[in-house]
Amino acid sequence: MLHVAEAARVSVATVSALINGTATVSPELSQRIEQAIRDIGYKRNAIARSLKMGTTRTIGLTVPHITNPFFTDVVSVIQQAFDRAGYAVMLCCTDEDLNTQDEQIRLLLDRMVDGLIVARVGDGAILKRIVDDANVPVVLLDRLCKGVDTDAVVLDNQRAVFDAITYLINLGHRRIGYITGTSDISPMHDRMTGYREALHAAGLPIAEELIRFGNFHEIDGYNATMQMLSSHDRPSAIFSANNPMVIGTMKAIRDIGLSCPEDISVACFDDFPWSDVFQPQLTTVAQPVQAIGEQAANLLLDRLAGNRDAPPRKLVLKGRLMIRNSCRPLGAMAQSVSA
Amino acid sequence: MLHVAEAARVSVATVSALINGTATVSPELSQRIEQAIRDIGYKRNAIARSLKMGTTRTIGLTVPHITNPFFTDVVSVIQQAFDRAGYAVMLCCTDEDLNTQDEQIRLLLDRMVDGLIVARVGDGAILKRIVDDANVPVVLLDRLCKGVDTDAVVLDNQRAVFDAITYLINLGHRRIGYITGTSDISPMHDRMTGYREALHAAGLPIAEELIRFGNFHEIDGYNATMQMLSSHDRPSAIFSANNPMVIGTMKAIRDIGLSCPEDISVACFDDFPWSDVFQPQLTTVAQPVQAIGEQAANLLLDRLAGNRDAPPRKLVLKGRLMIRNSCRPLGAMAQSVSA
DNA sequence: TGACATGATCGAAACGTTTAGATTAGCGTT
DNA sequence: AACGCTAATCTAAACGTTTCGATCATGTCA
Repeated sequence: MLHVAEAARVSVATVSALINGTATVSPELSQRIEQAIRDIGYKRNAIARSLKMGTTRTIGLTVPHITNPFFTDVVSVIQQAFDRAGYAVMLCCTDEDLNTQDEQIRLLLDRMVDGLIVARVGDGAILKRIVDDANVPVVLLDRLCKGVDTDAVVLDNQRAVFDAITYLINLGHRRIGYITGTSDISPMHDRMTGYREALHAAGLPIAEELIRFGNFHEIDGYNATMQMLSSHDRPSAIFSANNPMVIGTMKAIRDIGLSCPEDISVACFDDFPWSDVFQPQLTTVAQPVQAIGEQAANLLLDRLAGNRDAPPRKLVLKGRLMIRNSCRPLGAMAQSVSA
Repeated sequence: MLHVAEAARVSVATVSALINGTATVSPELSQRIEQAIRDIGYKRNAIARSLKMGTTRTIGLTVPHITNPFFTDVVSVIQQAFDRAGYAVMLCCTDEDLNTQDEQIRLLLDRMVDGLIVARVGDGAILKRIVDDANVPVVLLDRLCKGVDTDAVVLDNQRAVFDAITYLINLGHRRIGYITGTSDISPMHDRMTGYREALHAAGLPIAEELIRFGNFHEIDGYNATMQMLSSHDRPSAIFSANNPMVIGTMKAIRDIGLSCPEDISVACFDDFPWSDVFQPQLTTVAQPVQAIGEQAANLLLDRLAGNRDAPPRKLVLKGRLMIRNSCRPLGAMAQSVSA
């Protein structure tokens, strides 16, 4: 900018005024300055600007796994929204590790991001402390977090799973296996509640041996399914509360020599683009990924636009049960299948 | 930092020296400073540091679509690699739009990223100019770019498709449909060459009506497939040079009342996690996503570590044909199927 | 004792912006 | 002619670091 100013024989203040339109500058000088900018190929240094302005027009986004199709889609939507608004987004993946995420958030805050969208991988104690003294707006994505009282957009997980399990029950299923991630994050907790309530509402007993915990990965779904299927009294249906794990479930079913839906019905959380072209077409709970991403972006953009001290807003969206052909009615066959 | 210095009754220079270990500071002062840092909760401002140092420890990554499973995986790997190295990554998605990408690259350079990884969506003219005068190391990902002579990691696309098409030919297929993205980007061009060469090597004619161009999206694959399948002399196999488009292909096959592989064989580029659990299990060309991501990251990290004027390095990796059950042998049935 | 090397600490400039406040010129009023 | 007002421009401080060179105390050696 100094060089531009010299070349145009004006002060840097005038150059700045012209570039930002913060003051009127005469047509004559404007022209000289613009010419100089072109000649020199000047680009404003956003870092220097950030230092002075205290804002970077950059936000941080941290999610557990970008390869989970739910997060893939949501990240994509969020990225586009902020792109449109002239913000850059720094992306971090956490691999469900709490310390990693804390570290990443610190890194992002060091870099002075203007805001943060976080799908929290664990409890909120440290998160709360970190963001409290950084004084940066945060919106929680997908997962609520005890003690962190900020904007959030989540799904009505309990209801979504309640509906899915009720659907299975109505098909005649009585023993329904349930595979979930560790329940210390809110969606897993709520989904589990939905499962229990659905059984309860139908007057069915809850068989604890049909509830298996994994760590969100395919292999965990595989192992859990293997265990359930090799028991003497196996379930007639399995619901996977997490998308990557359902792949493991399908592989286990295949490896054990059964087939879906003939021998066992399967449904899971999170839809994916392939779900209705291959067989079996999985019955899933689809999240409104577009809306989730947009709402999260909007909440944060609103804070960034200056609306700092509105009370925290919590958006709860509805899931949608996509009924396909991976679950079959049991009827009179119930006895033989679950035997 | 000023506050820390005051609280510890030392100069800012000393604080800086201690934090960065750039000079020895006495145990006594060290302790006072560390105490002050803790008391105040001081965090170094990375923006100010970047301004002074001329480096941000941030890189820019721009890809066409994060929802394309190939890019999903590669982005994930790259993100992890830079995370380990203490770099942040700014992610941009381009939606295959050239102007958008140019704009994003400018945005990234304004923010003084230390390096750039780009999966270029179009020709390189502007890219070359942009990076030339920014003097920032660039590595091209997945796609080469005429005139941009930098580090790159790509697949041997021609060979990969050659092998896949040859496989189909060996199964007895003679009329093989080919669906591709616009051929002005290098992988699409090379894959097409592989297709033509495979037919040529087998002494088969190239039927131009069996080659269809789309814009990388599911709908394009759908339309292209619809057209091919409703012709009087339809192909017995279809190869999709792009993953999202193959979904469209499968939907078209379903909608038109055919089934795969009984009525028509299908293979495509890019593997995905679901490919071997659902039916049909798609035969695909798998890219070594892990290696691609790691190599790209390593190339850039090497430049960032100071190895600036080594000549451009171009890494060409091999694809792997994953043979499953979506392509069936034709043998004596060839006539009736292609009729 | 004086000269000198060594080690610890500090002062101040620099990175490239923005912006408050000062300065100047031009103009219309009285 | 003197005055004030407005619009255009400039000067200089500030943002929070890093780092060069200066300063100063201490110990070593002749």
